Amino acid sequence: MESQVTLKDVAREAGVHPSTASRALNAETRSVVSQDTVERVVGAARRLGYRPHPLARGLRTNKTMTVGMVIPDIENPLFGPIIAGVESKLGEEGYSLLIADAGHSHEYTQGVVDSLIERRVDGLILATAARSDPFIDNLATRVGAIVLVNRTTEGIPLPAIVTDDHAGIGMAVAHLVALGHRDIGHVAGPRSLSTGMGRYQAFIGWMHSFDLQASSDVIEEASWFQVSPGYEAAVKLLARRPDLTAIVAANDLLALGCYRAIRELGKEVGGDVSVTGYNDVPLLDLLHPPLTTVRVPYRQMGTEAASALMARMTGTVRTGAPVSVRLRPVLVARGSTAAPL
Amino acid sequence: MESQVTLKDVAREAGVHPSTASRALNAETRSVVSQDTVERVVGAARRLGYRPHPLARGLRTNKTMTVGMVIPDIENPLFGPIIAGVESKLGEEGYSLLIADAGHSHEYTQGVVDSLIERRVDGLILATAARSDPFIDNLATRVGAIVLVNRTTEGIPLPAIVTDDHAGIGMAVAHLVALGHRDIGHVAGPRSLSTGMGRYQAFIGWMHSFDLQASSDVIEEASWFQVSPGYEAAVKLLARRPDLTAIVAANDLLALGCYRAIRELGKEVGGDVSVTGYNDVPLLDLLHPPLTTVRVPYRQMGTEAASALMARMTGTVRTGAPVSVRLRPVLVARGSTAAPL
DNA sequence: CCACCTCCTGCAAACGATTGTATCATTCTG
DNA sequence: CAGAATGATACAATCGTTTGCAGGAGGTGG
Repeated sequence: MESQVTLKDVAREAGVHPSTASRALNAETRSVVSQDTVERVVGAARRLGYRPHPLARGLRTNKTMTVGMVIPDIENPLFGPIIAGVESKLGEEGYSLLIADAGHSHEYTQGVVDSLIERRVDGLILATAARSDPFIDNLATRVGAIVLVNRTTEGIPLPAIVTDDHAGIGMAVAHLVALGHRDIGHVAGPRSLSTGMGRYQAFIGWMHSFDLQASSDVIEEASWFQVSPGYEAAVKLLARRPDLTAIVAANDLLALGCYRAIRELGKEVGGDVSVTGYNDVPLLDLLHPPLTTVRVPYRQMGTEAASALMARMTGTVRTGAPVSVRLRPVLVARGSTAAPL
Repeated sequence: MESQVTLKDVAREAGVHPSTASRALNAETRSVVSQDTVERVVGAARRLGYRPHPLARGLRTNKTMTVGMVIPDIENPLFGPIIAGVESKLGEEGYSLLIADAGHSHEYTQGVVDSLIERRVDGLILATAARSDPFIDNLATRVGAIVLVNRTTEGIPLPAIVTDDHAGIGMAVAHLVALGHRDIGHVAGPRSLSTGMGRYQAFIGWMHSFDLQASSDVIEEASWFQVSPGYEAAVKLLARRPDLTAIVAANDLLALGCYRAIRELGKEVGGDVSVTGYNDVPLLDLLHPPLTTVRVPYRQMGTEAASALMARMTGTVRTGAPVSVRLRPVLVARGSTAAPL
């Protein structure tokens, strides 16, 4: 709404040519302008309240200083901290964040990403990767910088910021074993996602390393990382193996589903059947019993993703294979796990 | 990364001048171009995969087709649905959403909004309004279209999409009264926010209309809409009035604080003391007992806000006082409320 | 048959910045 | 002191659109 003050105005006020004003204002080209001209221009700019027009600049430099982020489901509490992390890091460097909610559906993701690309984002952060994701594969040729977050893909190698599922599940299993559990089940996430698959494999690996049985009948896969699928999987699992004294859920929401299933059997969570989650989303420490879970540093995940993306956008790391980061989680032991009766 | 195809390319392919191509491609100016030229241009555009450059267009038209949204705290589960609603509505109309997390602090809000304005957003959706908010007041002169969401302000009149706090609190109080409660307390939100104040006043009003006492000793104000402040307020309230059989909390998170305070006194939520919340944020139906609360149509709040904003951006409603919308909530009765013993 | 109107299209100037190149005044060098 | 080197600034093109204006072709009416 305010009167638009342009570079030309600043130049006139300082008594120089617009191009000189431009150079005086830009840090990299400032050295080519004489000391006192710089001062005059900077003074004029401040006095007039000059703000460069991002569209004009972007048009010329072919950079929008904008990055797009695609979220599978913005209502999932998981993504709040990630977004906050990304945003704070990008903000420091003058980038803005365009958020797009893919709303579960795959076709919709396509459209949403297209519109981000049309907007000429300088980079893309995807939280929607599937293990086999042809869509992402051919995306890599359409946009300069891409970073995956939370989930990764097995196609084209891309930098990915994820948690160390092997370590995280290890903590959960070791915790249960230390409490004395031996009959431990797993409610897995969809194996089409790296998180579902990774935790599934980690569970089997760790069970074996503790000399415990991890045959397929102690494992049930939920169709989706949500409460209801978790409930359904837990019902099946406990029907097949009523002797289980503990369940490792691949995710907090699945763990909530387990709560419900356990209660429906007239059993007590923590007492009869211990449950562990994964993620440590907010508020679940207020459950009864409070959920034992594996805490992932999600905010940091966001900042790391932003850093990795900027490294690629600025071309710092154009060379070599993409670096991925595996963040180390920690176990948060609460009331949903206890020694078996 | 792809070879950039410009309007000039399309024009050459179609054998016309770029300006003609532009007119043929834009819906409003299309009528001035002959039928078969339009077809030729559109065909060429499709064949080449032409996508207009948003920066070039925006520079010329002085529109970015971008709106900014400022959130007080992106980790609050409340805002997920609102954002989703805003985004889906804006997306339909070709707008993109720039999200900024104000991270509680007021100075930070200033900076965040400035950067949105520098980005030349066409409009602004603010979820951060305080009742008395000089910052917003002078913002109104700096940006064309502003809409408030969730909270409103008492300064400059601006369109605001909020819930009907009076109706919502009325439902909660009436529900408790119907169950037989007479000694009802209120854990209020900060009265510096319209939501805190509105629900506080609504509580008093409804209590009186039921001929119940609502003196200041049955009301305690929490410093912030979060669990811990809610806990602290509830502790004070119950120490002062141990005879209360029900608490109306101004918000779900405050209600969770009440849960904790009630339990610390060795009492049972729902049995000894009933509790109601406000908002119906996800997952709280899984608590024990599940929270009785007032459900607000948050997604709709987002779409309404987007519609109102577009009306102002496109100048449809430049005339007259800003229209505000009060969305009607519904009561969701669950286990945290019961007849008094 | 000429003038005029209508329809379409092309021309060129913006929008506000960045940047390669030219120009000019110095100062330095031999 | 001539000529080259240096340093500071100005000029002008460019990024990809949109849009006011001019002009040409063809048709119509007087």
